[in-house]
Amino acid sequence: MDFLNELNKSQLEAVTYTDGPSLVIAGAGSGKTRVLTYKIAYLLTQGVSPASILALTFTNKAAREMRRRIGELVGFQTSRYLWMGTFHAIFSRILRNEASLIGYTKDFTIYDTSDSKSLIKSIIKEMKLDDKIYKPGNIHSRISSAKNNLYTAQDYVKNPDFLKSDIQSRIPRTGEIYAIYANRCKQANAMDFDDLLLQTNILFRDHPQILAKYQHSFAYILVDEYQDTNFAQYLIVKKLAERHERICVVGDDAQSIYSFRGANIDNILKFQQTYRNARLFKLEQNYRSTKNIVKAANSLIDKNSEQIRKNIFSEKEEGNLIQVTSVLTDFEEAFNVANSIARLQKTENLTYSHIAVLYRTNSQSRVMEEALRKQNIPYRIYGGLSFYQRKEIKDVISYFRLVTNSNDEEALKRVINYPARGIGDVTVDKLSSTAQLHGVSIWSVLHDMLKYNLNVNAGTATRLAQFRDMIDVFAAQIDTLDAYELADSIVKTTGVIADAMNDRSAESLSRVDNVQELLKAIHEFSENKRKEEHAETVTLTDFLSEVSLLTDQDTEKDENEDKVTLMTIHAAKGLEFRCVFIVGMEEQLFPSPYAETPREMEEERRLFYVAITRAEENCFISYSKSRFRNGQTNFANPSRFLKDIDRKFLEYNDEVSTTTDKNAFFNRWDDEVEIERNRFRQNSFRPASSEPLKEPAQPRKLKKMSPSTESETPVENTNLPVGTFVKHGIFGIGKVIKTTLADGNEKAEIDFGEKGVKSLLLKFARLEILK
DNA sequence: TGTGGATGCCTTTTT
DNA sequence: GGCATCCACA
Repeated sequence: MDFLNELNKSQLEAVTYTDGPSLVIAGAGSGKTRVLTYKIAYLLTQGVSPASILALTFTNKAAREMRRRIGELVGFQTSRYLWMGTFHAIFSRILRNEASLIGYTKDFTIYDTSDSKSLIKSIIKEMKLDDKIYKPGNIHSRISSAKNNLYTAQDYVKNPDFLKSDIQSRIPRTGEIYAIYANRCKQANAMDFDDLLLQTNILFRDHPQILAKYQHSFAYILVDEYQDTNFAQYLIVKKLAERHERICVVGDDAQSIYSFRGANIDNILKFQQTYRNARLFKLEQNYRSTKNIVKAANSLIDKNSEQIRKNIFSEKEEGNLIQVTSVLTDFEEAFNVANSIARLQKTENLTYSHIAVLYRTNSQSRVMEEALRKQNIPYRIYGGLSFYQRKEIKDVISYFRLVTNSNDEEALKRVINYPARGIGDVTVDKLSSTAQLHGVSIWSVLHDMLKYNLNVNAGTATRLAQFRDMIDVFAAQIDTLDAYELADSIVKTTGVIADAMNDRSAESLSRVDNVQELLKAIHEFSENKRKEEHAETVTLTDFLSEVSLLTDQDTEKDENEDKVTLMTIHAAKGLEFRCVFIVGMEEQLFPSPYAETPREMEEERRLFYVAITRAEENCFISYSKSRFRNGQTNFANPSRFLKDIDRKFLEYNDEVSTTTDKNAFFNRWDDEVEIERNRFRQNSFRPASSEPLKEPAQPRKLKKMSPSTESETPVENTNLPVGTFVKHGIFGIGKVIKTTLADGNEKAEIDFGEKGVKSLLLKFARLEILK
């Protein structure tokens, strides 16, 4: 047990306390993973059987990494028997084992979010509701959050609160949709992501002997990132831990940033109320960052009221102050960052992979990419379309799904006419409504078209039968043929990518590549499983049961290349970089305008906390006066969160353009923007170093009016009659007193009160009309 | 049954 | 501005 020497006092205490429930509050960079892995290793060396340890994480990556590290400590022959994985992976495994008890078969499909939405959309259509009002995405998130809080469809329709809220939102029939959705999932032998947790709860609730079995078998339960658990997860863990009460949860309330996915920070805040005899361990030494960064982050998070107080400290050097830079435009911000990266990389003994650029929203990546490309700085961008979301991959996998589970309605709808085989929407609708009428799956209808009186012409019937028979041939081989061979045969026979194969365009080539990649992955999966588990045949069903729970982070390949990392702050949680740039530190962006309640605002602040604490040595923050977003230029003030950091940890840079490639930069700008730049300068609209954050009396957001292009008849006349009140970026609120036409340009005289009467060209002035 | 032009919409997303 | 989606048309 030499490895215990590597722990500090509080880590050691947390690791060796195994008699009852414990809560480990692990500050950023405090060695959380180390505590978890060592604790499990410690249990194993104490003679606890690996199969009686359940360790739950939120990502496959975290689980894999932890298993690997435990394996290094105690041997891989031991670590492989641990029940270690994501909530979803572990409980889908248990649900497959017990499927028959809850009306499923063990090869049930897992619907991903787009399957769920598409099914909901069909239901809305079938109910003859307007999908502009009943937006599938919105309905899905309501259902999802109901499930996360363990309300079944029956609970939902019975609950007057839901109905009241749905009526208020003008979608009173949401409950009905939920009920139908649940039925259809069941009929399709499919579970969505939320079902994996909901159905587990139902299983445990309705089958006490099953619960008892798992309670008995899991002598120790450990949960990582406990601050991100939702109610469904909380209850599963609580139920499972009831017998032994040997549960250890690890997390950091200050890093709870997933409430929008149902995570409930109360789970961690109130852990000690749930488990009265729980021990609390606080890991407060930060091994990652310099003193300055840690203190700055502390001073920020201190402004939150809901938290477990802790004293995070660093023993590393004082380090550099956090650099805060203000710029005029988002382009300039991006070029500044690119320049700084180039400089750091040359002078500071940093490689690109030590550097990350973090932002609040994915859309901010574009301008950043552009700047990095111009400077020839290699980067890797996270987020965006995942491998498994790509059309060609979804198509191929849908065939696999249909072969494995022919009741999978979403898969069937996706491939029944892809590639085109003369089965159109009309036919699919007939199939679907016939199936609904008889309460069976579409597949059942296909198998007995006569019995169900499917009203199609002979040609269509033949084509349907051909499709059905093709799938049946594959299905007959599902248990005997190797996953890769069957997959390969499906891809070839169905011709899913035949059109791409015949096409030489870059897009088609990449589609073919992606499918090859998928086949390769199946091959590897099958080989590995054969080797590791001495399985005789690895079937496509085996592969599918894992693949639906995989994400892009599990398929990252170029991790070792020297590139700058670009990602959202959410995606950066758990990572660390010597140097971190946080861009777009502006009101209306960060905090997100969607954060309305104090609780949501605190979550945004935690998100900023997460961003800062990613940095080991250097942290650069920037904000821009203007930003091009959603097709228009918006003006913004510095983020309120900057004021939450103690001034003494920051250094403000009053940056004017440091852009080297001025031409490239200005080419992006038309006269209009030039004028705005000058206005800013004239108005000294820059934070002086002494008073960096004095907010200018300026409206937060200004919507540009549609620019009047030459050919168009100006509409401003109708929009801007005399007497209209408008808002201007610099002058504030004013009243239109006169409109004229000069050289074909609309001009308005506007009285801005104290600021005087201004004559503005509407083409240039960004005015917001106040109603 | 496939395409194109108009329309609408935009946060974060470990599973 | 960019993307997905939808309806109108050939």
